[in-house]
Amino acid sequence: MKPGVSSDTFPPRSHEAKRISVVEAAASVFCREGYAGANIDLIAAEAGVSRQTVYNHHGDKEKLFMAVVRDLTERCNAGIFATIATFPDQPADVESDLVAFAVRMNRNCICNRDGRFLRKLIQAEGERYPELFAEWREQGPGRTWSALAARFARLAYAGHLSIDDPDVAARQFLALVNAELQITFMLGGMPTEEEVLRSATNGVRTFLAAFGRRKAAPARQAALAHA
Amino acid sequence: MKPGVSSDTFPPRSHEAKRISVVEAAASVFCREGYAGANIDLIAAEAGVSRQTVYNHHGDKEKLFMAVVRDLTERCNAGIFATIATFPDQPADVESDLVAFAVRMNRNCICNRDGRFLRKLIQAEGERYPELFAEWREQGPGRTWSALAARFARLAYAGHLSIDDPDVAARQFLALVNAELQITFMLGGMPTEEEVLRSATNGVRTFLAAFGRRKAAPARQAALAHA
DNA sequence: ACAAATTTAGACAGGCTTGTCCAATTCGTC
DNA sequence: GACGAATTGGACAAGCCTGTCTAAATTTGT
Repeated sequence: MKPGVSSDTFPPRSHEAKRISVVEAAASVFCREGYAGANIDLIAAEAGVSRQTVYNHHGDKEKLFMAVVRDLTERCNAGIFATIATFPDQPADVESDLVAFAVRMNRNCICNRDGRFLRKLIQAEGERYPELFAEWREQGPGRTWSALAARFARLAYAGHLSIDDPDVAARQFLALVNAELQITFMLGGMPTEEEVLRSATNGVRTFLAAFGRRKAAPARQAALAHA
Repeated sequence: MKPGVSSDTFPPRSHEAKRISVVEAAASVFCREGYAGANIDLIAAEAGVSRQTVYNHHGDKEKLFMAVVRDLTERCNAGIFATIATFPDQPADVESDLVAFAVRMNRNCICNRDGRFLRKLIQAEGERYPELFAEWREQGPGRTWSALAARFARLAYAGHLSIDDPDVAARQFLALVNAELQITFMLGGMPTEEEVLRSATNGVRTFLAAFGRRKAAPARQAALAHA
């Protein structure tokens, strides 16, 4: 704002780049070591900046932690909404389209770096910062579950599913397609592509056995309905 | 061993009592504060003993942590197996019996003190102690899931369910009956009795919609089969 | 009641961490 | 090329924590 009104935004350039670098390194270290075990020197080293720069940008450890959680929440939410936008509203084949959707959701939102980090921070430090995580809860699961439920309701209304309570169905869908990944998630690991696919396939099959419309010849019906 | 061979076991009496008291206080503090943030003085105070006593019993912080995890793992496993033993092998009414079983499982094993503590420690510190948590994984989920799958297989063999892969069904059963408690678990909270019941009811209904035998008049058939 | 073991409170050194300060240096912009 | 802002490295005090040690007090078993 002060230095000059020339190129792009007010801070020169690498100022913001370093800020991001610090937040990312901090996310990694906070997750690995926990809040108390996280060491500012280590964060600075991992970000490739000096310790003083960390303090210049974020004030103190607690403010840095808050910035990390806000950043992760924002990016994860964006990813989840972007993925929900790819929900199959007019499925050619309900099963394979839902499996593909579940795999996308896992890959882009739950198993990726941001998703794993945010989950771990919430689990580990959620009780210590009630307002911060209440905010996450409202803007995250609160809104994304509603959005997903709306998509399932539409699918049911179009006759592809038979659902009583779309909110319950949405939560159960997520629970089912992740059923076989629980342990891996618990230990902070990253499931293989094959594990994700298998869990999604098994989950969607059960989901459709419970909520799918009965159909005499599935493949033919689907083909006719769409072609 | 040395002092006398008289009353019960070698350490007098409150020796062992204090040991247990320390482990329990340690579990609580490790969960609240994380491994790095846990303070031996605080653990000692919460256990009602002096700091030196903690060191006398457990050597150092890391050994104490291991003792805590071993203790929790053991008690949780015992609870889970005891609860699996109450699985309804000859259900009067499949739905209500499975709901009751799911509620028991949640109340006695997953939502209770030990269950919440163990889960949080695994999530937070699992990556730091690979062998310790590999041991938990083998003796915990590895064996309990098999045991539960065997019970579902028996239920299917007896004609109450229609299941392809009992292992998958067991995992999905657990995922479904906990589907609505995920957020609460994530934040380390304790769901109310009513929340547990509702999640279990919704989960079992979906589970039976997917795996239940079709039945024309459910109530009558169940009554006939049993009475 | 006595003797042995355990527990306690407190002090203590050593190490690590946070957060601040400052002079020297680098970087981006004009 | 020169100016100003940002960055760096290092030193620094203050605080906290672990783990050890000691002498006194308490408990336990006989």
